[in-house]
Amino acid sequence: MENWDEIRTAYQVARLGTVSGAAEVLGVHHATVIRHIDALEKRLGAKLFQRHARGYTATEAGRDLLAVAQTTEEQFAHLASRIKGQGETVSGELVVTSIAGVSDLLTPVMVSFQDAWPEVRVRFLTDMRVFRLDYGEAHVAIRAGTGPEEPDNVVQPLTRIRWALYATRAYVDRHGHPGSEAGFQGHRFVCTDAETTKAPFHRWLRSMVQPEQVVYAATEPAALEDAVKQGAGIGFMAVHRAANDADLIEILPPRAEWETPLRIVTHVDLHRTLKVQAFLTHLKEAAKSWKFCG
Amino acid sequence: MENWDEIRTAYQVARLGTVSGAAEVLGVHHATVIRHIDALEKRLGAKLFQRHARGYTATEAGRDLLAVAQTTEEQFAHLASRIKGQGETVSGELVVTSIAGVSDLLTPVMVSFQDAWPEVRVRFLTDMRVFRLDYGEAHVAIRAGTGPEEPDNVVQPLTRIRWALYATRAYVDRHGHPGSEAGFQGHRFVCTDAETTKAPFHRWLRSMVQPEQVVYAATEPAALEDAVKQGAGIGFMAVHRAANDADLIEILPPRAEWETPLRIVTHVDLHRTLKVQAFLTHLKEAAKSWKFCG
DNA sequence: CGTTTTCTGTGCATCCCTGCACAGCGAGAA
DNA sequence: TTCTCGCTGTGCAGGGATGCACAGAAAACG
Repeated sequence: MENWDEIRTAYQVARLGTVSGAAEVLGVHHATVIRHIDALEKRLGAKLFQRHARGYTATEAGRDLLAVAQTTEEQFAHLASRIKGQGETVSGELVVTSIAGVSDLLTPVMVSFQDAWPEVRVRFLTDMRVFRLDYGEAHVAIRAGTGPEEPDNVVQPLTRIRWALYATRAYVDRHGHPGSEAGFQGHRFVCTDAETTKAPFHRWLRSMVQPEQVVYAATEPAALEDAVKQGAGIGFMAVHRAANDADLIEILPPRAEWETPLRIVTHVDLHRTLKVQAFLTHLKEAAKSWKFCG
Repeated sequence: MENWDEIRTAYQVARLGTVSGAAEVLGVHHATVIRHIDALEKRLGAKLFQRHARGYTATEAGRDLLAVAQTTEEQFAHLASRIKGQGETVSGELVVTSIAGVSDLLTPVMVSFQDAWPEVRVRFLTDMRVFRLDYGEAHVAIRAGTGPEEPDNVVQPLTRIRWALYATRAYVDRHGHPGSEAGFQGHRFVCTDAETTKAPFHRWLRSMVQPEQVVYAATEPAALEDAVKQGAGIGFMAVHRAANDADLIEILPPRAEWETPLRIVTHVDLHRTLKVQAFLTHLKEAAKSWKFCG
């Protein structure tokens, strides 16, 4: 049963009883309707209509087709209204992906967004692998740095994460406060283990201190943060995260060149939808009130 | 939501995940598939798929379409198998129409046919108006005489109804037996009221007797038969019907020129179907055993 | 890392579907 | 009856959908 258009044509003929009437409803010439019916009957090997000069009357098979196509048209109409309307309502799933490090920033935003639009089910994905927008894995991605993006992605700047050097009060009590980078000698540092890190502050730190001064290294950012908090040494932490911990003492204040930009990335197809737009405005509005960020 | 073929195309793409795969299944070029998707999305104003070099993945709207079209395809497949199979099975309705006068001949045939094919529901229509085959009102019509038929009707001879003159035993006791048409004078006759009757025996009777000898006239054949049975006079009756009544005495034996042919008429479209063919063979077989018929 | 495969996407030529016009026919009205 | 209207049905011409070929890109594989 190929060629669904012919079924649709036959449905209108069965419903209206005349070829001309069906042609008018379908917006085609009545000759087209006749040819569709002929082709469909030939393919089925059975007559759908009794032909007479006054119109077409459906046979038993034609009435069967009428009933089936009737519900089909209703189903398609409902489908079309759902699809057309879905871009204009804020409902369904909203999939957001980001690096785990900004979870504490994003989570309140998404909770309040879900509160503002109860129809929305939020899924927040943080994983080592980068979720791909072009496979439809996420609607919105929050990415760090300035990596290259695919052409179909629309990129918007969100904010800048500010970083500073911290150590625990216990560390300072024991090893003293270096004051500035000039006093780094003899101090112990926490830094990433990856040689090819793209984080500017880690590159800066590696260039400032001797390799043997890095007494604690890890690949996972969260592990580095834990190490600083446990007093392993002096290390970089995001300002907004360090602010929550009264035990941390700022070793060096944040600098502009250490900042890492956060970008909002969406696929161009989904960027236009009202759901994504609503979340983006909500996110940007929330970002204005973020303290300790650029 | 016009153009159901595009929905079918989108359904295959959503199901298989690639344009090329859908094109192969649909038996069209993959460029056609791309154009169908583009046209459908443009008309809906929403994206159904995320495009990437490795294939198409359905969006939320695309998955919705997939579910709807899935059931649609199943429905259409079932419809096609029903329609294709219906011509090859003896089931459903069988509508037979005839004049009321042969009801006693046809009814046993239809009952035994319904017994042989329990799937069949028989509808037997006898009405003053002639049911039209080209409007699909009946599958098989039993017609009398040799009236003109429409070109799309296929006509087959069934049998010949034999007619004879009868009177009741009471009538003969009172008025005597005319012996032959030479002795008709003074006798009382039952004949049709219609001047333009096409029945040959009625025309013969009108030419043989004086108008005042027709003491009982009616338009309905059944009413004429009742009049003869009640002893109103001498009148024509079908031989097979008079044979059931022992009270009737044959006044004149049947003649060849009085016979009325019965024809089986079917519409050409329905004539080919197995259901109609089965009934026709069944009817002709039964007609062989009809007594008192030519 | 280079090669191969596979899939998408587009310009162009072709073909089939469609629209048009007219004939034919049956039905209903005057 | 005759007239008129509406619907079906078909040959012909045009246009839009289709197929083809090729480019480009990304993933898979050795």
